[in-house]
Amino acid sequence: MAKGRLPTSPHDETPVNRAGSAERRHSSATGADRTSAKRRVTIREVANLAQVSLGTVSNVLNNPTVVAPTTRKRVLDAIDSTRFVRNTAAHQLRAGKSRTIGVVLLDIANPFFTEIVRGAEHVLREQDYVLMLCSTDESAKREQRYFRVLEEHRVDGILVCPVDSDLESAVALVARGIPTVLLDRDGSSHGLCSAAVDDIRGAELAADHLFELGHQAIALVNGPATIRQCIDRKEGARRSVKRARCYRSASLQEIVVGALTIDQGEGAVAALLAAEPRPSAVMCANDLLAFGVLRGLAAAGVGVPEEMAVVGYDDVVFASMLSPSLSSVRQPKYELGVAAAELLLEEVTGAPHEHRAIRFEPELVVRASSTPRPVSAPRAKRSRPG
Amino acid sequence: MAKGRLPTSPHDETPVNRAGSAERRHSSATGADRTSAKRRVTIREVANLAQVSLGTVSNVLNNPTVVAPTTRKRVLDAIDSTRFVRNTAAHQLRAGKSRTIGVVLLDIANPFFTEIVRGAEHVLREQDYVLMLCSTDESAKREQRYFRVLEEHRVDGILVCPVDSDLESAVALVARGIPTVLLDRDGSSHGLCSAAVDDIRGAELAADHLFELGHQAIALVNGPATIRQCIDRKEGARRSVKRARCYRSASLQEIVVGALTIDQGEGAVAALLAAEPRPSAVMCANDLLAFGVLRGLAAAGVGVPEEMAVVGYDDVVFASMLSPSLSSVRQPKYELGVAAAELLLEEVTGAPHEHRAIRFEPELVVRASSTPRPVSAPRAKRSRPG
DNA sequence: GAAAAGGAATGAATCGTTTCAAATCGGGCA
DNA sequence: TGCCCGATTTGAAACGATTCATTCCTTTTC
Repeated sequence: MAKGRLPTSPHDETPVNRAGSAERRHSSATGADRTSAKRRVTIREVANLAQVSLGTVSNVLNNPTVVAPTTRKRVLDAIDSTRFVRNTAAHQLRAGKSRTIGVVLLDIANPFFTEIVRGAEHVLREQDYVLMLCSTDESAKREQRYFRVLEEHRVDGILVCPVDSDLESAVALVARGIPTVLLDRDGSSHGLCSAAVDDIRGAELAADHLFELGHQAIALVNGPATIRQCIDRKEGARRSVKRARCYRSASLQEIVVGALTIDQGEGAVAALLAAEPRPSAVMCANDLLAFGVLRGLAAAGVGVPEEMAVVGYDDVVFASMLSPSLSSVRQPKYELGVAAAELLLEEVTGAPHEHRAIRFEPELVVRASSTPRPVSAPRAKRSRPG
Repeated sequence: MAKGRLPTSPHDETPVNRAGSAERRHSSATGADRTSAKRRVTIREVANLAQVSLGTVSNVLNNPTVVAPTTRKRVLDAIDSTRFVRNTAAHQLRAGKSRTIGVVLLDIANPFFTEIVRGAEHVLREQDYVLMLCSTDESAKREQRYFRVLEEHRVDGILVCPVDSDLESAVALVARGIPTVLLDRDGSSHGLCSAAVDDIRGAELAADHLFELGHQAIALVNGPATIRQCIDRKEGARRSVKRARCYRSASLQEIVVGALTIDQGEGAVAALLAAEPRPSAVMCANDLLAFGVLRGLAAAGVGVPEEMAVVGYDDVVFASMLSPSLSSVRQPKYELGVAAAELLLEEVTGAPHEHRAIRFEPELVVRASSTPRPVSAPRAKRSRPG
């Protein structure tokens, strides 16, 4: 193995374990057995064996009803005994459909997207579509490259959570004739299909919650402003602050990091603690950032939630198991994937179809990271009723 | 959206949020714009525009050096101005390569596999390969179905973490001429390429650790015995017990669950607490199970690690952030994906190549879930002295 | 008993590339 | 001048399916 060019994970969670790798060569043959892999069985051989024409075999495969039962049986037997497996490339070339869907998302390591993929896969699998997975790591260049490759493969459609805040790239796809549905992004402004959650509302829920707890200076650890979700979530927080100001002093400080990852969240803690006025609560643009913030706060010896309340976003499955358990804005992830895939299928199969923007509502889940502990009320600001 | 047939997630973490979904129809056109999607540009149109033959265009694309610079420029300009995008299906049909790799794994929602995918994607992306992602949810039937689909697509190769303990399915793939590399499974016994970690050793590390802490009755929450990793990890635990028995009384009880998920782990707690003699420590076949066990123990009011020590397996990134933080056997996940992908590439490109089994060493990471309190207490900084 | 009808099966054209033997073109050399 | 040669370019034959206008049989109908 070419250790020299071993790529390192952008997620530095997993230390490299080079020392421990061993390697064993087998005695068995080399590339020889690949050469010996006899050419694949074609429809023609099946036709010969079954004593019918090419067209008939094709009909058995695609229009079984038009071929006589006895002939059909003969062909099916021939297919079995030759172990024929249809060549999708040839099919696609003539028939125009590839039974392939591209899924382009920001980070497959984020459990939020993982759940979306599960939902989409569930729907698509049943129609024998296969997913081409593309993780952009928030790089526009990589996204562009993947779009290109997917177009070369003539995918039947694309599910995409775009990197850039404008929707140009997605609109361009549609313009080039590729059915496209936005994931976790609203597309109604550009006439695109989409399955999304109201991010402004979600951030409002989070910020309102913090203000209701009595916090006055809150911080938002946010991702790059190129990502729409980050813009919207900031907007939601801003609206909440504006409302809160009617009743009390309220401020919002934004700390922008380079990516929506655990490490970046941890790195934001220094800035968070140095901010003036020092915030007593922080909301994060997603759960991974919040995980990092929690870790960083723990390392700095800052008590959560006593000294700093924390709220995340996404409510990924692990949020409830952290120490302390993380309050978060829940999004219906699996359903998002399902809805997007169904929308795309409609468009792909040419079903009567209007472009639609499906929108889910977020929901705040309050847990320990933003709940004053009953036993130890550190400060005299018990704003919570009861 | 056809809510009626909304599939439900096998992972029940995410409650359905049906009430909150809204839908907006756009005014823009329907399928019409798909019809209007003018036929794709072909190599022929490029040839016409550039005043050369088909073969020359093809050469510009595949053997740029054999065509004269001036001609090449003319063709490239024509490609630009027509926005030509090569059709992979046609390429594949003639040239035999699809630049596509199938990745078949047990559960894409498991961060362990996610990291592997990241590693594999990193390597393959650079060669312009695209991944076809297939998550089997430990179902042999689904695995079989996916293999079939991947073969129809004529993927250049497959990375697979097989469902069944025997390697028949993988061997069958190779027999059918599809280069295959095992993920997280040793293949040397069957002459298959593989990138794996020594699971027996890993489980020994975990069990040894527990016995060294003084535990005598330990439990293993294990997945189905159809999965090789589960078999091996049990074997490792068994060996450890045998050794421990030389010095003290030591016992191992196995609790088998249906799948390697959080929910199944939580469900195993009842059996765990009812076992006779009641174990004082439990090791789990993977971290997701351990997460569930931790949750179940917390719900049952059993203190970890005082009343029950817990050790997981995989050391997924979230393990260190749980409450309490989870001891686990670390596997080099990202590197596993990288190694497997590189191995597969060798085979696919026909590089001089012997089948090889790359083996990494596991490493025990001890954290709070298996550490007697006194050790961790002094380090914890407290906001409230007391 | 002949014609019409209709169900089955055929096979050539086609999809968009790659491949490769053959044609073409300019010189260089004897 | 004529021939040969290497560098370019050409064009037709694959690749493995699908499509569809035809042909071939049976039946049915009158």
